[in-house]
Amino acid sequence: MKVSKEKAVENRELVLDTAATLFRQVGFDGVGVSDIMKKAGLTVGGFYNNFESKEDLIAKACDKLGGKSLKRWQEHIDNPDVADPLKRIGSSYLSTTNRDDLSSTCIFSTLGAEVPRHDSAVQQVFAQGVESTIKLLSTLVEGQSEAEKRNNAIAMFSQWLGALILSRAASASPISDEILEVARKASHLE
Amino acid sequence: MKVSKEKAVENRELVLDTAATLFRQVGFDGVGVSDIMKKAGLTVGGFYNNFESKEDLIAKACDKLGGKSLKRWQEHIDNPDVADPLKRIGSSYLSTTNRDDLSSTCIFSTLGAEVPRHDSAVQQVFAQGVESTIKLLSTLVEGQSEAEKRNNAIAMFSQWLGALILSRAASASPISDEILEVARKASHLE
DNA sequence: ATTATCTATAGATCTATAGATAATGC
DNA sequence: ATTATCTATAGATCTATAGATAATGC
Repeated sequence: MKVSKEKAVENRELVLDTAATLFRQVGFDGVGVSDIMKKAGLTVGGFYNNFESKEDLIAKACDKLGGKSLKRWQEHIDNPDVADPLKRIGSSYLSTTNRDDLSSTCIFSTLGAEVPRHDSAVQQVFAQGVESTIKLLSTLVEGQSEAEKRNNAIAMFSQWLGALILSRAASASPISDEILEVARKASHLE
Repeated sequence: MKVSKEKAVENRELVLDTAATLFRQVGFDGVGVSDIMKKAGLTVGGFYNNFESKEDLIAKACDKLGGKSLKRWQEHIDNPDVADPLKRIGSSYLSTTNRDDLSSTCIFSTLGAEVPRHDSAVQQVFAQGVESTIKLLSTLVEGQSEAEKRNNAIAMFSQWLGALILSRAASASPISDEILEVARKASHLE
């Protein structure tokens, strides 16, 4: 039953990744600790040796996911084969694929609205995630000064996020596709 | 124990309004049928004579709330004392008050992200709500044609919604206020 | 010997239902 | 007599814990 220290760390990371996927699909309240552990190939019993509480898992899973998402964006920026990283990032963000597949989407789009209902550790993680996201996008947008770039990044990302959520809320109607299209055009992505 | 037909209708509406408030504060999964009924001054037992299920309540409470919100916006438009209805609506939407008080906020901002996890009746209600909101805002924004006005309304409301959610997700940081300010300026509301 | 994970379960809470109660309205 | 609402509860599910188990690592 006991596993190597190496394997134990690996299991813990797997629980974090599994939780991050499930939370995005069904919300923090939509899945139990037991189901998360089962999906990771483990059982409930081991959970509370690795995490203080479900709330602690939420904070840590979101922290890890936020870091991974930013890293993926940064890879597009650092990749010399990607001519226009902003276009690459934005058109992917505002795609119907990103709207329809919750399992790998932006954390703010599925879980951002739940943040105010959670404890300060979770709120800190999200606040840092927002700040880091804006910092990264500030390096990609146009603007005469650093301040103007930051403002443009905030304005642009707000629009992306709102469009994604609105298009999901309206997915039963043709307006859903229309919203994504308008947002892509507004950021000059197509 | 029995009440008049008039009072019964009144009770039912009170349950819808109570649910709409609680759902916005704690999410659909954050409050039980029992607590909603108690907050409305009733008990669980009577619930299932009025609603098929909790999911049915969600659809009906959101439908009623959506109608009320649009009506309030329309009243500003129809009020001759309100010189610039768009400014009035937008600056209220992007205020710190609206960010901090979930109980009376825009339904898309607190519950929009949960829509894909609910049944088709709920999805229909939200899809109609989005369409109606865009139609109303289309009458207020600038644009050379109907199509351009519609696009501008979609782009603007997406930005409002995203800014509100992002500012809530970052409420532990100074960037929270900054986001609302940037969004107000972007829509020329201050 | 230590410890990562397992099985089993306590206690709380949630949706939904059954049957009782008492006020309305024919 | 009808019926809107009440009390009580069944059955499922969720967070968290206790104690057992068996593989690691000194």
